[in-house]
Amino acid sequence: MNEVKESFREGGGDGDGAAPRRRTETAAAAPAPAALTAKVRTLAPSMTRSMQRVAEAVAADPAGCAALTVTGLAELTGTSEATVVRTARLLGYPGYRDLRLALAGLAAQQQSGRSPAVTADIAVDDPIAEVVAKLAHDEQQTLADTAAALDTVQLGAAVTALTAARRTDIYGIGASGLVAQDLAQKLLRIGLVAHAHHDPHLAVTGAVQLRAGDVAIAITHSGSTSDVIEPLRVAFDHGATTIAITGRPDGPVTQYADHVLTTSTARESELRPAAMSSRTSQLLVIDCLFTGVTQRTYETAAPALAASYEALVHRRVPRGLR
Amino acid sequence: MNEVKESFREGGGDGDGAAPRRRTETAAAAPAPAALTAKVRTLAPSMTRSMQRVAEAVAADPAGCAALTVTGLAELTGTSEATVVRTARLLGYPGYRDLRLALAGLAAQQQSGRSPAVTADIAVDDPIAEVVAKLAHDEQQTLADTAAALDTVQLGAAVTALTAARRTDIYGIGASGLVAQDLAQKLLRIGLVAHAHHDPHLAVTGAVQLRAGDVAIAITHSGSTSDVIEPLRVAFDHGATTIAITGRPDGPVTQYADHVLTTSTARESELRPAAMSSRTSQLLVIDCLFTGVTQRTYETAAPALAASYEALVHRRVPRGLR
DNA sequence: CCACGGCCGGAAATATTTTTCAGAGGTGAT
DNA sequence: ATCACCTCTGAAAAATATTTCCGGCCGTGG
Repeated sequence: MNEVKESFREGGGDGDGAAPRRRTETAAAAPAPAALTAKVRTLAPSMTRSMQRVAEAVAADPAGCAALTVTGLAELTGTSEATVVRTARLLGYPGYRDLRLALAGLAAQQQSGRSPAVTADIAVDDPIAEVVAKLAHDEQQTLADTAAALDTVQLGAAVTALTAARRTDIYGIGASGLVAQDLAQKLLRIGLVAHAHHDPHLAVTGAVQLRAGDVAIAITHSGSTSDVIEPLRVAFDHGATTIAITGRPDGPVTQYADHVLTTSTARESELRPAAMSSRTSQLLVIDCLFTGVTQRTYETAAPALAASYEALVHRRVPRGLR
Repeated sequence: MNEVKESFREGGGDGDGAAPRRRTETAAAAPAPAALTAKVRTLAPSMTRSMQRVAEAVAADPAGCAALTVTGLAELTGTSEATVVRTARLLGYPGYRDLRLALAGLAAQQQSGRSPAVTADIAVDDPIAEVVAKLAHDEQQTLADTAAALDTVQLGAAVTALTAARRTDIYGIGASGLVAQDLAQKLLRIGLVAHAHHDPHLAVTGAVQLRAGDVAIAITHSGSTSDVIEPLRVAFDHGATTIAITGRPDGPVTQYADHVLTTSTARESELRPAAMSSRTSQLLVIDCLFTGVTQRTYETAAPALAASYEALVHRRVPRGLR
């Protein structure tokens, strides 16, 4: 963490011997960029006409001026380079170069300042850039909500059950089905026996095979998807440890769940179907499950992860090709 | 110079003699300052050792580097001025001068909006609550990075292509396969003809059927998954509009892509495989694609979405039961 | 009317950035 | 193992940008 403010001069280049003359090192008044506009006003009366023109231009459009070289700014204001440099000095910078840097900073701050629209709903005529910002913002919000609402005790219990399981069956349909597969893929990678069912009938026949110590996980946003509830019920009846990942902790699915992990429900709209944020939420939960299991079984999980990575590298196109 | 990809090999099949196809180049993608750190991570793998050192220094201490001249930064990183300039170019700036300006802006932003959330890596002995917090934070970061680095021009072009497509094929393997399926599911819901292939052979045979106006999308984090590149190449050669969603904009896959959408690459560790954050990033990108298409085809998409929602309600357990 | 003093811009001097170029080091093929 | 080739790298030249210097201009006061 070396955030130490360096002096402006870097002193590179000029040999050690000569050092003909060096500007005064003391940063007279290294002004915070934000204060620049005020400083211009304060100092304006003490400026000559030409310098005022320069200062005015700088205060009016920091971003624009930051893109200009001394020559450019001199031309723009109808003055000379020398005047521009003098103005920069008067404003407290060692030279124009440093003024320009400060200007860039100011511009960036102003830029970041105005983006209050991201909380609004996505409209049909939003420009594409705004859609990106809003979607990202919403998903971030969903993540924060989910993390805050997640019951770590339930999560810990679920991790424990998974770690000890002889075998794990996962049920999910539609969008939740992809989450189920993702979890299964991950668990397989660390050497656990996991399987995500997408066929409800086969899921039930698989559930019949489960017994005490095994784990069944149902993933359903609505909490009432019968195709998912049914296999979980069967697993429950056969003595398996059952886990429900759902947005409705009061839904039917929790009836057959030993542990319930709640996903958060963000607002939705026509342009933002529920599937979008529920998926984000569900994925965070399964990532937590996965990471928890990996921690507990680190001795075996780490080599397994490394091995699966290794195996995949060979499926890639050789590097040279381009 | 501009690293423009050379003209591509014409398809062996039906040499149509058309003008060589060119990927939409968003050439000097002047990146928003905030995206810089993410961009460094994304591009790091394609950098040479010396350039990596420079990029690392820049990402680690933007404020400090902004105070350095090209010579100073070269000395600091133990490289040469030429390398520094090359790095600046790779990061999307015309030269070091502009990188420095962006750095100053970034520093100013960091200064104002202080980010005290220490993002330590996940440790084996972290309590479960901390795992949840760190995972959520990391994914939020990934979303922010992705959104900041996403090229809206490419995105817009991709949306346009999708909107007009007679049919859309999507290729993805492993974790990316799930993302592919998610996109396909979504597009189907708004009435588009989309299909996510998981069998590479079938994907190729499907790609042969594509023609001008159709769209093929390849999703691969590494950018060099041959099982995914191959069908995209075939689609490309048959005249389909091709889109690559990848974390390596310099990877082989982009050779055959008309539009490239870059996903961000978060740092990874043993407890946090790359698959985790790349998936988050990919999902945001496809959500943006989907939302963009929905906007453009609102007249037909909205009723379709409502209808699919309706249809699913009947798959649920009756409310009374519990 | 002339001398004075500060402001101003042109141009030289200096610093910085960019480009060029050739050697170093590595890679893959034979 | 050797060789050809290709990329990376830094030194130095070339191009730009910045700073300094200097002398002219203009208003003011003697």
